Amino acid sequence: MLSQTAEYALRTVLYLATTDQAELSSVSDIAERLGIPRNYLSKTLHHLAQAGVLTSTRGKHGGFRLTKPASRLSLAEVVAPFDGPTGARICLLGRVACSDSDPCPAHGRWKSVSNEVSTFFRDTKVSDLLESPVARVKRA
Amino acid sequence: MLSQTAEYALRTVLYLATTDQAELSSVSDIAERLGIPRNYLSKTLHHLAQAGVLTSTRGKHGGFRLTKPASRLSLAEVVAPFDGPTGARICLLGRVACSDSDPCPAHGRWKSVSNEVSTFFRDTKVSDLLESPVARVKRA
DNA sequence: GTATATTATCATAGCCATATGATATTTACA
DNA sequence: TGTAAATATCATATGGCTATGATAATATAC
Repeated sequence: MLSQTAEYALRTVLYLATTDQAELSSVSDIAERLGIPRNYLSKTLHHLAQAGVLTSTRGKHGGFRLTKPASRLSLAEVVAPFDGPTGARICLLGRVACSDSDPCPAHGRWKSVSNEVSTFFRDTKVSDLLESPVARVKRA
Repeated sequence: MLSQTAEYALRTVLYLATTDQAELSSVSDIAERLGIPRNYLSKTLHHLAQAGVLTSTRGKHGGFRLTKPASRLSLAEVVAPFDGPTGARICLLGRVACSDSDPCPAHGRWKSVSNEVSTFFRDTKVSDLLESPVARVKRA
């Protein structure tokens, strides 16, 4: 569903949401804790910072933190810099112009499903996902 | 949402569903009509034939046709050979083991959304999408 | 049987997401 | 002032999806 990069971003944001918002976490810490390639994550977090989701501090004792509280940060904001608008707005048959007034054959039925996906990302806040622990991912 | 290849497959199947099921359509005809690269579509349709969705006939006057009527062919059957199981079964955070008994932080909320996606592909039949014409795609 | 039309297959190439490694830049602190 | 720690950036590599072109295999029709 999400690209690998967007998944890294989301997992990092979820982790940062479990720390104090003012506390800085280094890329090395996050990468080791979450099992993500360090240098690749570095670029991903830089990208998230440019998008305004994270705030970066350079130099010794630098690192990343959430720009705003997790309760006001939606999943869509975290994912959009990498995967673009998730769910809706995407024609199932790839037509550039597909709308209610000029629908593709799948438009009517697909619309309601894709709307639910985009609504999920838009309305779900990072804090909504904090009930369970953010475990280190087991991979195949 | 779908890979380019799966989208080609779906559009081809939708087109074949508008013809007589016994009639054979050649790759050249389909490719030109739908604006899809010919040789690439050839491999895609071969793959669909191996999956049992299409039946191929070689030699002069050969071509492809639907193996079963569009009313009994689900979108999932068309798309799965290329994109795998669509929607559900995919953990939003990429965990290989993510289930009700061992859930990731997003599992509870994501489950209902992804279930709707997979239900759409599983329950929607190709014939359900035949009300509108399958227009040639306009691309950017 | 020979030519023709068609699917099947092989070989190759471009692009992008993912990833790795090295270097530059900035900042804190002794 | 200099060293260390950290982000920022650059260069490169790999793999898969997409695509193109050429050749082989198959079947029809004359």
